[in-house]
Amino acid sequence: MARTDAVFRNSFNGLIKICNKLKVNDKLDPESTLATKLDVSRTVIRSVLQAFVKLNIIKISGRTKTLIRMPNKNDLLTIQERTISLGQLETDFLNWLLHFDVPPNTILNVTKVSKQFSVAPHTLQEFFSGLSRFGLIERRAKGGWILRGFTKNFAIELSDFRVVLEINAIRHLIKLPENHPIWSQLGELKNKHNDLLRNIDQNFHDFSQLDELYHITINKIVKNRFVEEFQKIISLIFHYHYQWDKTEERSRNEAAIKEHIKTIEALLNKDEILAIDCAKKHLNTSKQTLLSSLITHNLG
Amino acid sequence: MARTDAVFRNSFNGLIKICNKLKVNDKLDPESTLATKLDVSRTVIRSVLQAFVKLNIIKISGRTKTLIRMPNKNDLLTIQERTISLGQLETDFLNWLLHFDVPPNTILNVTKVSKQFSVAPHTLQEFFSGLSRFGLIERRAKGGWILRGFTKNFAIELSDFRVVLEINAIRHLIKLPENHPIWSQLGELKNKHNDLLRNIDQNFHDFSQLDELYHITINKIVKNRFVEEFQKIISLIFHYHYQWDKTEERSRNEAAIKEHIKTIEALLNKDEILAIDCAKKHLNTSKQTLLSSLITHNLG
DNA sequence: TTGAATGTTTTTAATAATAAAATACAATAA
DNA sequence: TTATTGTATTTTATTATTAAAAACATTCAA
Repeated sequence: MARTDAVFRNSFNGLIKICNKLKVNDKLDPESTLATKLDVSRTVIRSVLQAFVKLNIIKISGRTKTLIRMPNKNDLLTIQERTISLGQLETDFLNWLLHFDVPPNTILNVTKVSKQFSVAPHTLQEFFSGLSRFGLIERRAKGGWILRGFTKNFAIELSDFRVVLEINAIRHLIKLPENHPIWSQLGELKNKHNDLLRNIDQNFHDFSQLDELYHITINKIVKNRFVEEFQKIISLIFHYHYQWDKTEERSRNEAAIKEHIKTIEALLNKDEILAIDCAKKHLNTSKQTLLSSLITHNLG
Repeated sequence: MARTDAVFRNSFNGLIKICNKLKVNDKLDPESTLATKLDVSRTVIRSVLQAFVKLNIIKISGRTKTLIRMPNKNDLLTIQERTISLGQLETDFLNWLLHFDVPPNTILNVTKVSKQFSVAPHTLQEFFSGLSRFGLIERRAKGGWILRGFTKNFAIELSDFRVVLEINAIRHLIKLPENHPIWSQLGELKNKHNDLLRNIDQNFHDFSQLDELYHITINKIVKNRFVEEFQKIISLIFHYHYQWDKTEERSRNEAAIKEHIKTIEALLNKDEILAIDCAKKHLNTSKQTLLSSLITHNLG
């Protein structure tokens, strides 16, 4: 079999659902209507209808399709759920890279990796091609792919780029009018930081999540597809490392919270110079954490 | 045939070249050495050697491979040159999009487009997947790809992003030490601008090239893989449009040259505020030109 | 004996072939 | 006419296949 008949099976079960809303002797909609309803081509609908005729669920004469018996559970076709979304693949793959300390210059075997993540080889190829735009992996001359990141240079360049994007976001943010929702959001964010700071001894683990929220709040101000694409990757990598590097976690997080609060206060006071200064300081701390965690894991 | 035997054919001709450096009765290098020399696997070398035996070019006995006749031109295998590089594909494809005013939301037919650019369908798929990271094209739910850009929003977001990157480059540039080559390069660049300005009536067409040089000179200061990836796309699109939009070209170019000169002078004086101001003004002009040329071509 | 070289087998990736689905076009009946 | 169905064509997703790479085993010469 060349293509899977997943679309057929889904449509088959979909038509059963539609029939279940009817009574025996009711007439079915025309092919094109059914096709639109199930968001597939008429070709598929026609195959499904033929299958229904064979199962004596419907009777076709001319242009009238009559339901002659209610379909039941036994009529349903089984569907193997093994297609994960491209977004999920991205998360899973990056998590795998980071979690298992896959070293740089590892040759990635498309066949094996595609099995591991239960996707078709060509889906993975497509995905790899996308990632290669970020310099994380590269095509090899003799075929296949090679993992380039996370090297020290990758981390440095990623951090630097992050600074560029986030400082830009801050410049935009500070110019927003008084009635923009961002200001109340920042107030709330500040409260959350203070709350965590009060219970830092018990809850210092929660900082990872708060850090992500902090950066998202600031960066979402810039509505730009290019920026957003990068933020996805940046956020994933930094967020993962925060969870990962456990050395001096408590004191590290406490310091970071204070940096956040300073930045938020500067933003609320619309002090651009100070806000940028504070943000840069925090981003630099973050960069050092990322670098040191790479060294701890013998990467880079 | 599943895979092409292009590697075999290239290695075959490669080995002929190697043999031509020998004399009759000379011995050939071991398989593994030949494999390294031609940068292919031993498997290929072995097939080529077998082919050479059949053609009575060499004689193999045990581990000695003796040249028994000089190979000639007739022995060479023909190689069909129709593989273009991935970089070339990128340039060709974007040029096609821009040159033929391919409208947004066009459904791209992988089979047809791959023939048009004479690449394998899966190569194109891979390439499309990469481009989709920039939001230029998208995967369709029912299969295939759809062209999203160049819409007005795409152009606006691209321009805005360009500003972020270039202003960042300027901030870095201005901090460079006196002995850095950039300062003499900027001096030269300024002279080129003045030269063109003196002969603007005759040579205003040459500005397109000068504009590209100007932006490259500034942006190359930032050594960052993410920035560089974007600059490739940005440069292609803006540069193309400059060549394209012929309305008021002379006066438009003259104004742009003056903006360039002002920026360069500010940079040479290390006046950061002024340089950023001038650069922003120029980038905004550039953005407006891009937008108006989109409207002229009924895109967006 | 040892290690470089060759022989053999297994694995992997690129492409052609193929079946499913989408689309386009033609015919028909209400 | 126009909505609907029938038929043909195009296109995509996946499988099967072949070339090439890589791994492993063996042999031979120093």
